[in-house]
Amino acid sequence: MPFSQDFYFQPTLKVAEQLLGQHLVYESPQGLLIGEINEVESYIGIEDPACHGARGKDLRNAVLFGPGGCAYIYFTYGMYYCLNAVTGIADSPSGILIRSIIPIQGIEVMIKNRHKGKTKSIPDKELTNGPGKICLAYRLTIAQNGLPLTKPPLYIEPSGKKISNFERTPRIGISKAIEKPWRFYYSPTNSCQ
DNA sequence: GTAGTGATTTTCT
DNA sequence: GAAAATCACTACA
Repeated sequence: MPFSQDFYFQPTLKVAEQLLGQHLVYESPQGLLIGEINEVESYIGIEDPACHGARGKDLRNAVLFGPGGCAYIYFTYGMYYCLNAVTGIADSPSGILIRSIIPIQGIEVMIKNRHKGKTKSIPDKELTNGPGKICLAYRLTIAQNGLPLTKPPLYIEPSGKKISNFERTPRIGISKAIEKPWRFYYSPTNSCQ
């Protein structure tokens, strides 16, 4: 069972914290894709200068101004898409950027999608460890913008895991409000970073 | 291993 | 015209 829409009506930071360890599921035409979310960033309303919604509603961020529970996918840097989970009620432009996941199912498909146009092979660990990479691996584009995250084909569901040992750090890749510790991250298993 | 930079296009000023 | 919630490749230590 995916999370219901009520889940996304909680305060954004609370949702972000609870998304850690859950499963991002996409029933793609290529097969079932599942990944465990291990890194997110919160973007909260018009008071957050780094949030796309801070400068008012426009064509690009319209979904962010909708009610929680939808996927906000936007195009950036001319080449990449990023996936967000919209939170809060309508007209409150808050959302959570899914920065990194751990591939669980459909890894073959992800590898195939990620290797398009590339010559070098990509280590499993780097398949989906960045917002642009997730969308490449899942083949998410502007075409999926605005899809509900509460039912197939694209949804987030509980994994049964509870993450307690996570870190809070400043957000990455932005130039405003860089002091806000609204990035949540945990180390998947053993190793590094 | 770390640091620097080009790719590429949409949207806003 | 400039900047953007990025990525991957190259150069150099």
